[in-house]
Amino acid sequence: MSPKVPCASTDLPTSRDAVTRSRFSPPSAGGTAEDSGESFPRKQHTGTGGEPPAVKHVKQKSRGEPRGRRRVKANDRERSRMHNLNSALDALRSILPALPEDAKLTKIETLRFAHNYIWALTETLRMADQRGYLQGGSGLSSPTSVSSAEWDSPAECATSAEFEPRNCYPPSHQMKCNILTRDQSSVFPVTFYIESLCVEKYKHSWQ
DNA sequence: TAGGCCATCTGGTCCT
DNA sequence: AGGACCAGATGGCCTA
Repeated sequence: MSPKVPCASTDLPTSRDAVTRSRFSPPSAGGTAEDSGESFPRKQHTGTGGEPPAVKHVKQKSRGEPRGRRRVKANDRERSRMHNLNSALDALRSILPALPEDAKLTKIETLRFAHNYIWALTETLRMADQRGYLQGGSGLSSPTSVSSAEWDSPAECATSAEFEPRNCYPPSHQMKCNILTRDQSSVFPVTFYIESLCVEKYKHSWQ
């Protein structure tokens, strides 16, 4: 396992997160919950049987911190870790092509979209190389106009013969953007396909 | 109201 | 021993 990266101050809870956290906000002072292993009052995991999950293999330690305190600290760390993960996902969302207003990709959509997007850019570079765009040292810059990318309805999309989608992603929708060469002398148009799962929920935004 | 998404808690496992 | 990571469980919120 790789060395752990210290938890940076990237705890940027989402609005939904903030709601949840306020709902589970800890008591203000002197939490006696530490003794019971609960950091703060919360709904019990009653399940269908109305009983909390069974505690399996509880190790009784004669030394060190009480179990309750350790559990509270572990919960805090886990919460922080998940917030860190969410921050990374937000950072990933921020560099993906713009979506319709107020549309936020879910976690799984973000990962799939990013996967598709990276593949599209890689494919673009490959094609550019084949056409000689990369000769002379000018190269391609990062996509500069993806923020104004156009969303095309499926009916208007014509499958590009030069840019076949990967087999595992059905060519249901396309997205177009331009990539500029570093010297800004030429524009390299890109059309790539977005997994239908990512786009489906935003259909109404651009129809 | 059902289903999707999410945050959180929790215990187990692995690693340092 | 303690922290990071993981997966399962649970309940809240939101939308079709």
